[in-house]
Amino acid sequence: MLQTATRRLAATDATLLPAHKPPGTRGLILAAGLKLFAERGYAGASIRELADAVGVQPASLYAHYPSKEHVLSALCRIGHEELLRRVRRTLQGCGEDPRDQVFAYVRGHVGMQSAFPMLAVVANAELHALSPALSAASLGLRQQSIQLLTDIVQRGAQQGVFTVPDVWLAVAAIGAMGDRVAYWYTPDHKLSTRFVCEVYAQYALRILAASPAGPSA
Amino acid sequence: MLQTATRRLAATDATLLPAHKPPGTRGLILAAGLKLFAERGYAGASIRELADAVGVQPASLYAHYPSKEHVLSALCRIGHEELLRRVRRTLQGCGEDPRDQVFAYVRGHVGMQSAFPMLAVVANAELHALSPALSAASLGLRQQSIQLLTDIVQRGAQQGVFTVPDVWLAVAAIGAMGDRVAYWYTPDHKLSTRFVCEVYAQYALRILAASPAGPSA
DNA sequence: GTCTATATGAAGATAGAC
DNA sequence: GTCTATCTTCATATAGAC
Repeated sequence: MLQTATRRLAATDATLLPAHKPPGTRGLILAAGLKLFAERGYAGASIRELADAVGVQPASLYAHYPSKEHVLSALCRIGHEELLRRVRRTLQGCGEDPRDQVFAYVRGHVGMQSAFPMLAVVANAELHALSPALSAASLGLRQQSIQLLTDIVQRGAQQGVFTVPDVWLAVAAIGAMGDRVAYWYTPDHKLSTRFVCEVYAQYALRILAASPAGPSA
Repeated sequence: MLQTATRRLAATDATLLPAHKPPGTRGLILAAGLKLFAERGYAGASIRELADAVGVQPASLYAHYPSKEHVLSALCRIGHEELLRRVRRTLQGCGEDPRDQVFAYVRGHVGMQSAFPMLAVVANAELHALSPALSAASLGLRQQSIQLLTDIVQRGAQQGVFTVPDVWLAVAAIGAMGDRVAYWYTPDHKLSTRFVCEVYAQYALRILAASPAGPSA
């Protein structure tokens, strides 16, 4: 009853950048919570398990976070910040051609999902467990990331370089494709991060029926 | 702390066919469990809430299912059976052209996700909560569904009608795109089921860089 | 098959010493 | 900031009458 048949996701390491983690025990709590929430879900992981993983008593957690929900909230926020940061970075200096921009966006998106699979799973799949006050920041960041892509696709469609029956539907498809990567990618996967990013960026352009690149590409 | 900010999925009705449901209270338990597990996750829903939703006392549930886990197991199985049934049906009589077969498969897949969003979400996203014995049947069915698509794409690639850098990666992308539909589709969505199915089937062919159809299409 | 009542354990969170 | 100890509520599941 405790053992799970299939792992929820393939990754086993709760990867977090030093920049993501507050120093000391707070950082340890985030890392341990990330692994637990990714593997068993927010509701399926207990404060006691979290404390065990950190190596402290359950009560000690409350010196750092006022509730279990606040730990999840912090993780979701870090995940959505990392995603937005990445797509903004890959978009920087890639020019005005919507094809280049979609390519860059998907590289950033898939790069995030494969570099931080647990963070991506938790930020996306556990957000619904938060109360409105604690999910608001993450929802805002997510909306910004989606809007970035939507604007690019919209502009490309208007310019005639993309041909899609519905912009929103195409954005949903490209997003879904990238988000899923977090569930199966591991650092030792036979396909490299770079390869997956490039291939999915190409698939995105195919979905959009992107016309062959002009002089700018 | 109890209210969720964003719904986990847009659908609000726990759609199940009469053919899916055992008669009497067992059927009511499945329908109520489907809604609860879809909206709050397996671990986030309690036996008491389930009993409340059915309109019986918690103890009465155990006359029908030996445990909460068995309710989830039944739901996952129904979902994966429905998916396999649908893709098999749409594949029937669509000929040997891999392009037609991919188109049919995705119509069946997306058709399932939009017709039974809660069932699709539970069957896919909650399967990890089951012990091996109770998830085995669903895992087998899922594997069959995936293999069907994999074989089609593989054959199309060998015949030269599809051009993909990696078959598995393309299948993952097409599957992810379709699976996601269950999270946003509702019966009163401005896009019709039929439209979404057709568009995503087309996107799948685009991902595969399908060559223009020959005489058979 | 449903009920009332309850066993038994685990949940999130707090009090207060050190 | 961490501990021990505990409060209170809720969890899954069972016993046994009707």
